[in-house]
Amino acid sequence: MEKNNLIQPQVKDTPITKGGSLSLNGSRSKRERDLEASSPRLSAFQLQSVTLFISVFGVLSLPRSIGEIYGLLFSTQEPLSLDDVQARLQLSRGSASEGLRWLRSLGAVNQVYLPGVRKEHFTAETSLRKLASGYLRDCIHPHLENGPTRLSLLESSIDDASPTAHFEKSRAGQVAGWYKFFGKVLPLVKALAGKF
Amino acid sequence: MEKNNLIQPQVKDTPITKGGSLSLNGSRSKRERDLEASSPRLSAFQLQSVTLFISVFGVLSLPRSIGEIYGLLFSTQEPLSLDDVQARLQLSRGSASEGLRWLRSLGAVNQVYLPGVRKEHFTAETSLRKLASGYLRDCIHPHLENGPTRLSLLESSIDDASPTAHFEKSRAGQVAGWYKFFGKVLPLVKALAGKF
DNA sequence: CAATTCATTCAAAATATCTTGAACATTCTT
DNA sequence: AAGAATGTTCAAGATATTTTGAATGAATTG
Repeated sequence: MEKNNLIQPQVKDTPITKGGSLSLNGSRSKRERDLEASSPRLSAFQLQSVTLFISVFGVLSLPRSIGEIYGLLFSTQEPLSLDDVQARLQLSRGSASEGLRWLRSLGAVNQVYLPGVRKEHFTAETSLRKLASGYLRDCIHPHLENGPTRLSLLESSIDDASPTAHFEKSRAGQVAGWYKFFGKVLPLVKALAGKF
Repeated sequence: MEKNNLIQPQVKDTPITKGGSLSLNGSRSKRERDLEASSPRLSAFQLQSVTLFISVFGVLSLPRSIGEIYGLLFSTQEPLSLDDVQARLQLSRGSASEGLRWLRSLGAVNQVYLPGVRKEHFTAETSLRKLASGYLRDCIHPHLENGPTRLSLLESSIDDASPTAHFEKSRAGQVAGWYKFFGKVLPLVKALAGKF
């Protein structure tokens, strides 16, 4: 989450060149496998792209490595293999593999088959519609699906005899409305994303 | 973030009674100051509410304590003091104070002045419009404001002489479009939230 | 089918984040 | 102004998440 050590939860996004902390307290610590160090491996454009996506994915509290991988693929025209990704970002094999797998299953990277090449190669998916719907499908909908269950647990915990029953029912109704809201808005957002 | 140990990032939300892990890997570990233990302090309704909001706030990767506090206030009719919150949820003073402060500055809890009472008391804000706009204001907009800067850094890292310049410019254009999208959609979401 | 190449897994190590509680600050009360 | 009540801060400790890399498995080649 985003931090602030002031009264307002005003976010300090990174000073604009490093991945920002998402923590509630403003402690400025962070992994330090330096992006700069990969300068020779990465073009200026790739470096900026990686930096940008570390930050973007960071807003969703996704791991830095995932932002790095997407940023690299986004800024690279030719498809890259797992080894390419690992070497250019100086990631461990495991991180590269898991990050790539996560992005793939979300639909954020595409697998490209190159004739006569054994290794799998990947490119970034850039359709906002696909990115958004993958994220919603994998990360948001599963929670919404639990909604009805949770709601009924909430409702059935109300004791009609209690003096607070009326209040509690109104709160349960509020929660029901919120779920409805999300049920309507998310598809709308998805549809709008299709126009970009 | 949400995890999956399968090919699909299919989320395991909590088995419907505990706060869910947000981690990329499915390890089922978690803090264990048990909600059950606060049963005598919390009504069934409050318990369900706290559970619900731990999960909801968890989607946004917010700390458990924040979900607990909001859930308690949401399910309690009368205003509660810092001490009330701390005692009923068995939180440390620090957590209760910081969590409450965060919620307050977001606009998710309201301060209530009770005549003749010294301690500050709080109730939950339940207007979706206010909740959404507070979250957007404090957690999302700060990132979007960095957009133009990041975008221009990205653009100025393109070497016009390079053979990849054309590709890179098109990618930069894409990013610009995404920022526009969010600039349009977020206000729309906020407006729609007003109807709930 | 042995050797090679490539990808995945997962337990341990490294990091990051959250919580705690005691010290400090502030505001009230008398 | 001293004392009491309330609220905040922050460094250290507790937890949780991410990364690493060596072991494993699966596919391909010669």
